[in-house]
Amino acid sequence: MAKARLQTEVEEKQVGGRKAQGERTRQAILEAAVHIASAEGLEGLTIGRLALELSMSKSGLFAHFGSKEELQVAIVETARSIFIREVIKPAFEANEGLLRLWTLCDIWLGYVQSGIFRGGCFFAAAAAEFDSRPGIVRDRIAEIMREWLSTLQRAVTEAQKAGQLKVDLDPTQLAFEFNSLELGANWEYQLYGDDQSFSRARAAINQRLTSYATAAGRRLLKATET
Amino acid sequence: MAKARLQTEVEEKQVGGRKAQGERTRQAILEAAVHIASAEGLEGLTIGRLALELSMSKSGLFAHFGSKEELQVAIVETARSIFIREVIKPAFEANEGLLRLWTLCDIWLGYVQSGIFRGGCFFAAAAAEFDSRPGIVRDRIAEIMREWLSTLQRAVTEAQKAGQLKVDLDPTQLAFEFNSLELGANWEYQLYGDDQSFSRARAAINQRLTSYATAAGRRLLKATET
DNA sequence: ATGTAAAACGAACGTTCGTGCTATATAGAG
DNA sequence: CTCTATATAGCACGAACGTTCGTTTTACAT
Repeated sequence: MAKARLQTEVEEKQVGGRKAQGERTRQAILEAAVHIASAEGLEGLTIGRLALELSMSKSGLFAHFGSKEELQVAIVETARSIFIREVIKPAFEANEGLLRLWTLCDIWLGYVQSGIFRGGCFFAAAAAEFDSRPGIVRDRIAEIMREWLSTLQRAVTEAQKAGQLKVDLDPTQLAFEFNSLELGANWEYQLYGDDQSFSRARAAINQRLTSYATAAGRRLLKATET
Repeated sequence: MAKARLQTEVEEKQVGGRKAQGERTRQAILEAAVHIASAEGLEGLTIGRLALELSMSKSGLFAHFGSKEELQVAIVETARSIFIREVIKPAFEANEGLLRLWTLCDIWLGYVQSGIFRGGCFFAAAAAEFDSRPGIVRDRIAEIMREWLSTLQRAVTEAQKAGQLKVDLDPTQLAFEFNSLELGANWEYQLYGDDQSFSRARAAINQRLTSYATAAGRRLLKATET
């Protein structure tokens, strides 16, 4: 809704113009909220609790969002930004194809293990919480997870095009399997705190990549082992 | 608190004696609760809402459990019974070893698809909800999921002993992978409602079993294809 | 320095939550 | 049929929930 104005005010906004303070606070709220929510759930996160954590009033905080649902959507959006920054961007520095596919999985597992979100993968938790709760929050979560699956799938296709993965191989199927192994590792780690979960997932993914790789692909995988 | 008395009254209790009505009601409450909880979560399920569903008073219902936490534990226990009845027992009619391993996975996927629990696998949902919420509920959920992993793992070991699966194969690893694929299918189905999720999981498990099977094991798998 | 719009506050709203207490209804033993 | 243990209901509680409102504080453009 502020889009038209954005174009005229964009210069002053960028450097901390008149509307800057509100935006800064909003960002601080979301930063705190996303971590609490990843552990306690988007519904379990309470506005009062969040306000307490930030030493501000419930009403002052609430004013930044019209409703709790809007707050939840904003949290999801923030989590997406973090996910892109921490996983997607770094992985896209790897070369297109097999290498990027592996890097995507590898970094994903690292990002869960590192505890960037207190409750493991934010979206795994959010999806489980909202999968039977229709509404814009659920829709947005489903959309974002689709993006992730598509990214995996595209990496498979590109690896095939580059002659690194066999062509008689359904990209959707492989994306499903890798995503499952990642979610499984996340799930096991959250429940038992066992770091081996990640190495198990890595082993499974690696084994699968190797078995589906062409000769050229295998050479590539071997070259990047450290 | 009624433990001492139980020992003297146990005979009459068994056949539906004086304390029967309470037990019957309790069971009816849990039966309803487990389905609501699988969709809305153990915390999202409210005592008032549950009482309304069963056309009884909040307090009357509440009297059957000392606290909400006890109710939650009882719900988890009920879900476990259902899981045993619907998955474990049927699968244990298959012969020990490779066949049972496959049957366990196959029936598990079928049980999620059939919608026995409204929100998919009860324990997947409960584990995600409680994994960062210490307490007896979380502990019990973790324990039950351990049972399931152990069951899968034992089936692998038995298949190895029977010479149906290669011996250079970590049972824990395979159990992890199968569990992940099942959770992945459940997750995808809940989020997108796509039945293909299950066939994808089945394909992945089948492929893996075939590739790890000995000659004898492969013969066995082929014989049971329909 | 002043005016003004944005941002934060404090108090209160109506609900709903889990949880007690006390009384009534009911069912099975004698 | 009566008695008594059990099961259910009614009512109220304090706390916490999301949300609204009118006021006060803050920060920036002029």
